[in-house]
Amino acid sequence: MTKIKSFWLMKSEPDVYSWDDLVAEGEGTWDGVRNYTARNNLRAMEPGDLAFFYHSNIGIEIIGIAEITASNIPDPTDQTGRWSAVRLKPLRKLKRAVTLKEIKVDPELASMELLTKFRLSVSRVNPDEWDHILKLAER
DNA sequence: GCCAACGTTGGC
DNA sequence: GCCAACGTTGGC
Repeated sequence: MTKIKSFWLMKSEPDVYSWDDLVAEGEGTWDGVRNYTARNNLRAMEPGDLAFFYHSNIGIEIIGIAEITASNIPDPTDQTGRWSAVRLKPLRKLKRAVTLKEIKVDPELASMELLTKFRLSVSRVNPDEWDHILKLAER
């Protein structure tokens, strides 16, 4: 049985934890999520899933692609047992970062959760949106 | 279980 | 630094 891969978008403030920090670490733990919708997305992730790494606040753009290496692990920063984390490793940087501005004006991407649920730190990306953004990054 | 107050996220 | 959106908390 072939597993169907899912696609995600994960936001990080680069002055707290940037793409370069993830690259420097080699593999990182995505923890500290305290929002149920975002947590449910973390729990739905499977090893091998791919995620856009997005820089919020500074940059405001998709910078690279990470691969989920472990999912549904306990959040090491949480004492209550309610929250989950995942592990991920950097796969590659986009040839060209794709900005929120570009995403906003692109009709193909109008229904992205990044736009419709803009405060959500971990959102789903559907395969069409994923491919479209990869194309934008090649321009 | 409703809803007002409050806190947080994140773009600008 | 402001503020809109919206999730969470807590009184009733």
